[in-house]
Amino acid sequence: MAEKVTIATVAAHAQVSRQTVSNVLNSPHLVREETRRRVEEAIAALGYRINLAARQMRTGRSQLLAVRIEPTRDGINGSVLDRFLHGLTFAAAAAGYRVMLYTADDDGDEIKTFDNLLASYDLDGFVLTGTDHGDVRTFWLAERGVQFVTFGRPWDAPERHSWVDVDNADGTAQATRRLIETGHRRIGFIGWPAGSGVGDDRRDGWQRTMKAHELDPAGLDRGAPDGIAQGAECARELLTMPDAPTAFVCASDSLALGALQAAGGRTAVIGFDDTPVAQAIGLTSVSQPLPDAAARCIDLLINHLDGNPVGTTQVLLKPSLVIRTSA
Amino acid sequence: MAEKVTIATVAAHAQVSRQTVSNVLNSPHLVREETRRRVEEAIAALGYRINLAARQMRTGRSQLLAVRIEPTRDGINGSVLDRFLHGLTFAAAAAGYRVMLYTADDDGDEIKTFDNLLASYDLDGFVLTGTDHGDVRTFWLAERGVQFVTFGRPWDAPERHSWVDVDNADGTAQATRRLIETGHRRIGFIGWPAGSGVGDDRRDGWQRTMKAHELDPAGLDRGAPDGIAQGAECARELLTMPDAPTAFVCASDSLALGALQAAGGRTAVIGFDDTPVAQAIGLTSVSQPLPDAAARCIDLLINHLDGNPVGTTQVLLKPSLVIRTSA
DNA sequence: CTTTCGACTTTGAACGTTCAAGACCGTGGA
DNA sequence: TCCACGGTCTTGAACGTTCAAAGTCGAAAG
Repeated sequence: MAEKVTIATVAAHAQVSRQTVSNVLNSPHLVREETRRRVEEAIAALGYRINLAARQMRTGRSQLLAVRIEPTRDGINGSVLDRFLHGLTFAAAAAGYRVMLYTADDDGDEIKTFDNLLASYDLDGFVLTGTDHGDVRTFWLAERGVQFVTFGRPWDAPERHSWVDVDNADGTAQATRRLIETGHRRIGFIGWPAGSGVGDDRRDGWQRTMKAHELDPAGLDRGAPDGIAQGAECARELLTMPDAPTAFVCASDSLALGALQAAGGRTAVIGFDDTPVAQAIGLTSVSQPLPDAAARCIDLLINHLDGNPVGTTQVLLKPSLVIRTSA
Repeated sequence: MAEKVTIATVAAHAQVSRQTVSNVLNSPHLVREETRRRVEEAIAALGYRINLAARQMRTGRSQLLAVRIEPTRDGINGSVLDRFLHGLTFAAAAAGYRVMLYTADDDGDEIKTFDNLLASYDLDGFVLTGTDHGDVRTFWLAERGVQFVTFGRPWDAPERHSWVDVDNADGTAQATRRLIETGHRRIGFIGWPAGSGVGDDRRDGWQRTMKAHELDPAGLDRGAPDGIAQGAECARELLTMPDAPTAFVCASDSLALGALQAAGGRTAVIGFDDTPVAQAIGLTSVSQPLPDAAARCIDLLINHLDGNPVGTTQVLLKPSLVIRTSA
């Protein structure tokens, strides 16, 4: 193993001082053209790579971002995070940052982890997922001046911080339109109980589209916790109505799968999230642009880190409908 | 924001020198009981947390491990990595390490990334997944004295490095036994083309178990690339044989799902990996103990890092059969 | 000719930690 | 009495980088 190549090695080789090498790396405009080339040749010849620990000690910046990895809560939806993570890592690397993972049991625990990570690793920023009403984590971070971006908007105050989100309502609207176009008139919605931002948004998209086509949504929706059994139960309930729906828009692939089983193929069903399960069983589903969302998160975060301190930015992405055999 | 608390702040507060504080943290046995307590109180009172960048600069160790996150190649199997990652992060945190992600297009690209990560972040070690015959990555790392552990064994030379793996043959053996116990005698195997370590191992388990029960496996297996359509095709082929199988053991949930569709419910099917899809459709499947595997990977790696330089260690874990409605 | 200026470059110090070496002190053996 | 020794603690230097300040040089201005 060759001995370590530091900035001093490069400086000696290029016959300049340490600081000049540093300037070539960080403020090239301060260095004369010819000197710069000489230094760059030395860097290449020696295979010099900057030591980030040393830089971090001086500057306090680590080039490290952190994301929480959650224990796949519901198997069926877990792969969403997976794809998002890959996108984040990829986009971060392109911008010279790396992604570090952490786990946490709940929001309180997560805040303790923030504290540790910031103190010990000097993390530059966080990407939060799964934000909820009045998320304590965002307040904690904002109070301390730590940069962060959320994937998912803060439902109470949209401009409180920067975020990237997918337009859930547009997703269910697309699904509903698709069903209307293929001839359905009685279209049911199976979602989560009212109160969750995402869930309400998905219901809204269905409701508004129905009304826009002068179809009455009244009585055609049900809410239950996420799950296949719950989806089946809701579908059965709706199917026994006098004027039963001929199609369902669902807030998740789990619910959709349940509905599909309960309806026994007689009913059109559209799910949400385009999970592997949907791909496997031919379920038409709303697909979130995860790689794109991840890239935008990194964009916003790095923009903040690079000292663009004024204001926050919001990005709302359109999902797309992946049409398969179920609708 | 309070001013920074360093080792010097603590030292002043506890009326000792910097080095004594450092010793309390790293070599407590060198410090007198009473002094130690005083320092510990100061640490708690001031909320001191060590600055890892500074430590890293002196010691060259970063407390950072890296894992590659792959673009979910086949949606249906992607969640395996997801669960493994969560286990790794959790186990690493418990040992005072953090997990960093990176992406790579292929093995060559991955080696370039190794080089960068090592030079810039001083990474302590790697966890590699998806090893293949004659994996160039492991040679590159070993040559440079970089510590690593693989999840998946090196099929050519088992003791070349430390690894953790799941006993694939045992998994298909369990599946085959289950089918024999429930009365099946003609049991087919649908796997991948010969040549991949994992695939051959899974076929072996089926074959040996058949022979052990004096059942003839000849002609009852098919190989195809992973996929639902391929699974269906293989199943159809086998089902049109004169003395057709009444049950299938499959090398993946994708193949199993295809087989299930082709057989139309008349045939028992067991998959492999216990993916969300299996959970969703009631497919009996072989489940890998991922959190456990992750924890063992971290164990081995940290053991190496802590300077246990002699020899390598191999860990082979037993999978378990998750019984659902398909068999 | 001297001064001023700007472009470029160098020097010393600092970031927070640990290593290596040495200082201090009380005990016990010669 | 003297010295060696082990236990405990302190001091100076070093890791590789960047900041802040100062130095050098040639050209333009007075």
